[in-house]
Amino acid sequence: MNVISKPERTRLSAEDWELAALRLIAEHGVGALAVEALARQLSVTKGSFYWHFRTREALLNAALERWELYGEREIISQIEQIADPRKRLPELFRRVAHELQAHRIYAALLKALDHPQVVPVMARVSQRRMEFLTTAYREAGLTPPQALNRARLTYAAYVGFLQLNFTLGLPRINHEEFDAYVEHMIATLIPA
Amino acid sequence: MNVISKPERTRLSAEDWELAALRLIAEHGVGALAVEALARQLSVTKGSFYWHFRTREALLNAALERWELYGEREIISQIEQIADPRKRLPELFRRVAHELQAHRIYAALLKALDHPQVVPVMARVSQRRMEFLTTAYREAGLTPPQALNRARLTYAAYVGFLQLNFTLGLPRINHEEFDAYVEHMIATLIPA
DNA sequence: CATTGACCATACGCAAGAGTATGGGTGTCC
DNA sequence: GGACACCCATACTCTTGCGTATGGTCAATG
Repeated sequence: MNVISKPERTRLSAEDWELAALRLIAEHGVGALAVEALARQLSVTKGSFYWHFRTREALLNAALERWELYGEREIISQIEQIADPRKRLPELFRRVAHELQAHRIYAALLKALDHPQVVPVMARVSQRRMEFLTTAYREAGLTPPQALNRARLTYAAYVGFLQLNFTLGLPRINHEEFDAYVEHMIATLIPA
Repeated sequence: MNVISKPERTRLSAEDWELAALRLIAEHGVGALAVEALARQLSVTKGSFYWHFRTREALLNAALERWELYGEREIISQIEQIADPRKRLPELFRRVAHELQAHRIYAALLKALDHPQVVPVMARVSQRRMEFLTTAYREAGLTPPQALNRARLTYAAYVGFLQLNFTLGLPRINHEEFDAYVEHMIATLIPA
């Protein structure tokens, strides 16, 4: 809802537009992604935009591609370095639980699944994450079919939680209550 | 995508518009709810619409209200008649699992959560369903805090599953696989 | 210091969709 | 059998937002 952080009146790049688009999506949803509105936020006009991108659709695709490439590696690589496979899943749950800022955009994209451009991106990301979960559950001792179903259940719970708590404002859960919920998830979803 | 079933050229009521709106939402999402498009489906013109409703927003609210009132009683009342509390939850899971047609519109509304009008409706519905789940888990033997968290987890898993399988077309799960998944859910979410 | 290319402003065109104005038809009820 | 309420068609207006056309500015480069 503000101008760019650095008021140095420098020229813009395509990357600037993509980052601004992602920020706007996170705050107001994909539907609010309008080029004139974005231009106002960046203190320029449409003339600038249509130099960098051929169309509004192209910006959306570029922004989504950037998000898909960017938002993957962080946590997963950290988790893979944990030696004991049985300690990975609880640690994954606890870390993911406190990445609230990173979830804003994921939640925004979830409630934008009626825009055909975001569907394939979300499908790929979700697919990769579920495969990661599946192998983690196998390494934790479940049989292959059990691991697959448990991964489905876990990831569905994750997605649903985002929907119910971010977008829907269900009785806002507080901090201690949230931690207790995470521990409850760990206790019921992760095999001892 | 077709004309109305009965070609009897009878006059329309507000209810006809609301039902048509719900059907259109289930198929193409809330974003596709346009009055001229709806009018074409009903083989009339806007003139008819603006006699029954003051605005497009009014139609959406009316349709949502109708859905909220209509879609509640069916399953819940059936489940409440099961004597043994411990048998209610598995039965609930299995019945809900096979109500695919009824879930289409719920999934459509889930991916329309960026429209401010649907948020309060979905919040109320979700709240009621979670309360129902919570008491069911208490009756099944969980302590109050455990029951609440388990209800959160269960409902989140439900919502997330809809997102991942309806909207996202993740590797389409087939029939037997789906039944196995439901049994897996029952085994891990419902206390023995 | 003139030219070129990157970047942006201004002023349009144009299509979609919401809402309005107005009149025509059709039934019902006294 | 005329009056009135109900239901719908036609023909507009107005707004929003995408995209285009065209020209201006500034920095680097030779």
